[in-house]
Amino acid sequence: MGRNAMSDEEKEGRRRVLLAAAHRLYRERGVLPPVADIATAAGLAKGTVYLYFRTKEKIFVALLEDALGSLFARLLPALDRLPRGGRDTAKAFADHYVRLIADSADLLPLAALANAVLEQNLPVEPMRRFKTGLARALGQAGRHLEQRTGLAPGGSGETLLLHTYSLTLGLWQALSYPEPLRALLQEESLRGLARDFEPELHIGVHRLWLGYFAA
Amino acid sequence: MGRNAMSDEEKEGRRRVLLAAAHRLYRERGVLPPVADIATAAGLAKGTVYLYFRTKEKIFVALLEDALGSLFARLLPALDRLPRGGRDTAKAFADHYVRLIADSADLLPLAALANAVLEQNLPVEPMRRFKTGLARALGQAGRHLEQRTGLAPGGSGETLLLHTYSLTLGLWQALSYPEPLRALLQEESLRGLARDFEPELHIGVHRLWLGYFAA
Amino acid sequence: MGRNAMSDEEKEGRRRVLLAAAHRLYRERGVLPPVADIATAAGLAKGTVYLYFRTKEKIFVALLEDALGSLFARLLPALDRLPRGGRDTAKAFADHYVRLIADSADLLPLAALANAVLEQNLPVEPMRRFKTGLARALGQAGRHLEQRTGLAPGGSGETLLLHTYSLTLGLWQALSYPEPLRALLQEESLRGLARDFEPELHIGVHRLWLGYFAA
Amino acid sequence: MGRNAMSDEEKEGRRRVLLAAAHRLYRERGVLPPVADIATAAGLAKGTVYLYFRTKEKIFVALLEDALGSLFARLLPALDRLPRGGRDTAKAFADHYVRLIADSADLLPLAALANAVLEQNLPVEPMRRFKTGLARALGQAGRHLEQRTGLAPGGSGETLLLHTYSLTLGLWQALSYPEPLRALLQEESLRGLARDFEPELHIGVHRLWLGYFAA
DNA sequence: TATGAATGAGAATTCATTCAT
DNA sequence: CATGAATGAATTCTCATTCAT
Repeated sequence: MGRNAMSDEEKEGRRRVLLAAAHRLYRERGVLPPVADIATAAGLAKGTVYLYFRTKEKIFVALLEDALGSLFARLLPALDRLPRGGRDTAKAFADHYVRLIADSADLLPLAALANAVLEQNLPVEPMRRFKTGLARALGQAGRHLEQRTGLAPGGSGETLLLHTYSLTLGLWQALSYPEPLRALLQEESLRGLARDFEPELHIGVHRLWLGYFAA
Repeated sequence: MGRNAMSDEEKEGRRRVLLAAAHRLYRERGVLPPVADIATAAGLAKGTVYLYFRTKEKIFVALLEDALGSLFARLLPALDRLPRGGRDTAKAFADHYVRLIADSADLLPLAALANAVLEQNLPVEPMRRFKTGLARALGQAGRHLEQRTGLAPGGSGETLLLHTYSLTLGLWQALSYPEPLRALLQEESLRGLARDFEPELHIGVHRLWLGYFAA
Repeated sequence: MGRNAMSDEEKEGRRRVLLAAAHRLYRERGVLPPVADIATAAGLAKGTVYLYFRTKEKIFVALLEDALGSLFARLLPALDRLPRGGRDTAKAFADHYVRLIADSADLLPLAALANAVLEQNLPVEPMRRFKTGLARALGQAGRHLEQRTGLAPGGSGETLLLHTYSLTLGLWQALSYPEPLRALLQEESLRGLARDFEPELHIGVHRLWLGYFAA
Repeated sequence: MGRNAMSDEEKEGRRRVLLAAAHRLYRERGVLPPVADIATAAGLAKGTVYLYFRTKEKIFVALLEDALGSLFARLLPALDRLPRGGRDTAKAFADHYVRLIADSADLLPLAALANAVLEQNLPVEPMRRFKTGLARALGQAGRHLEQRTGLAPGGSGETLLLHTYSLTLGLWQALSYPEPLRALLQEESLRGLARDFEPELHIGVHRLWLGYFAA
């Protein structure tokens, strides 16, 4: 670990190390970990974290940005490979999308936390960057979707994707249970809520898309 | 009833006073208020709160329970008045549902907080009660829906309602912005995300139901 | 240590215990001690301090207030016993005043810190109270002085006392040395600054008053 | 002079650049700025600052030294132009001195900070240098004063100047208010303390000198 | 000499919860 | 039942200083 000037790549590397540490701890604990813990987990000192992220919230936004970014990166090619016709499209998308989401394990818990975390101590600037990126990605993906499937009018591709994402997020929240609650799901009286997220997501997204292509 | 023992009604009254205070403070501040503030707002002492709710999380669960309960109470009659045919059903439900949601202003922020709050310090028992109640209400409403509209097979009414709720929750989270972020929504680059919740919800729910009835 | 309601006197007692602890630590270390240390020294927990002083600065202001208050309390009777004639007055006051100051050991270090401490994190409200009290005490003392000695015109008593206090404070700062510097004062080259505060104060105040009564 | 070694002038130049930066930032913010900021403002790296000042306190002492040095540099000629007679001397000096002080804007805030700053982390060696210089300047100025005005006995010139400086410093502290407190000065109850520093200083110094020359 | 990345001690404050009266 | 004083764990962020290059 040199003490002198770092190239941009090295800096970016450190950033990623910190993000990875935060990410791991978050996964393990289900709560945004204290900065001190992130530092330790990354093999660095507390103060060092603040050389890379000026506030704790920025770490969170960066995490979210990463997760959403990689979802979109994989979504675009998927959209471009969709069949044209209505019913097939819905089915094909649902199939692919559920796999995509299953692979982006951390996106949803993170996104679900966003409101709660950011209500408390909002980092406006990074948040703008994040939302801008999201808006652009959504618009772009919407256009891909429209071109490929002929969905009309203009803008409905974006809308459909926003609703798809919303359904995903909401479903995840409704069906995700903290560990100590899982056991309860066996009980007869809770059957109605003991559903697996992925099949459920498949059904919902499928139906939602059917609705859009039927309309 | 003697002077010493408190009747159940009195107890329940106190409970409701506390809940109302918590509710109001939450609405005003957008954050779960400290227990001390709830006590003061209810005209009680801090310690007294703990005679009615053993932890702060229980207050939160009770709040959520109330909000969801009243949503369901109004949902049932609405379902019973739905038209039979497919396309009409979707439209009629969406119309009514959006109004219902608009009237249940606090449900969504509260529900959106649930994951974050409960991950931290979970009160298993009250949570079980809550989830059980929810499961029952959902099942009941699902059956009403199926009977009224002929939606089949059995269980799909419940599923549809769950997905409808999920879409609502997700959409709310995607489109709700903490005050300081609102200003940014004017910017051109954020247009795609500057949508009004209610019309958007109407479109989404309408399409989702169309999908279910078309399937 | 009871856990239930405390009378106002008991509360005031606790406040004084905390103040005394802060006072002692400050004297020992020459620096405003951390809140944690004050708490420990007072036999209380950290959080308890905040039940009595909402911020650390308020502790400081309270300390200062006490010190100045007790100075004025003793100043007033002294002024009332002053001889009428000019030259005598100056001498008599200087004699008495120096003794007074010598007895108010903590006032000066505290007052000397005020600017530095308060520039950083100002508690406006308690500061207003403090300054208001000071202004009143000064005015009252000024009037006593004028009545007793015939000093004119109106207001010059207050002015003289303000200047006296200023000279005291400035002199203390010029002549007070942190421990590790004391040794150096023996050196020949520092003779000019190796003066004892009290005699020096006597000379200065005496001359200042002479100037006022001569004018 | 080769490319490697830095000449003394170059070194001294760097030192002055750093001091000027610290000075400016201090004036702008009213607080001793962090070393990192001083470095940036001087166009240097943080580490570099430590090649010129071993601790932050040394920067502070150097600043103070400068300010006092330039005050004395202008005081000496002023003393040499003083009239001989008693009453006139006091008046003439007060006139001149107040202007001098008004022009040395930074001396007083800096000096007022000295006790607080130096109590914490004292740099003995530079402090000795500073105090020695001050003692010499004071002695020299005192002799000038005595020679010019005939003030006796020997040493009283030095004393008078020390007291004059003390009065100045104390008065400044008593009458200087951090920005957020300024507003309060309008209030009736604070009138007694809402005095302008310069006229007040003039009165005080005038009287003090009268006292010395009358004695 | 100069750099600037890394360090980590340090401090203030909040707040859920307990429990003696 | 009700009170409210006391607790102390928990957490963020700052900044002087060091030192490998």
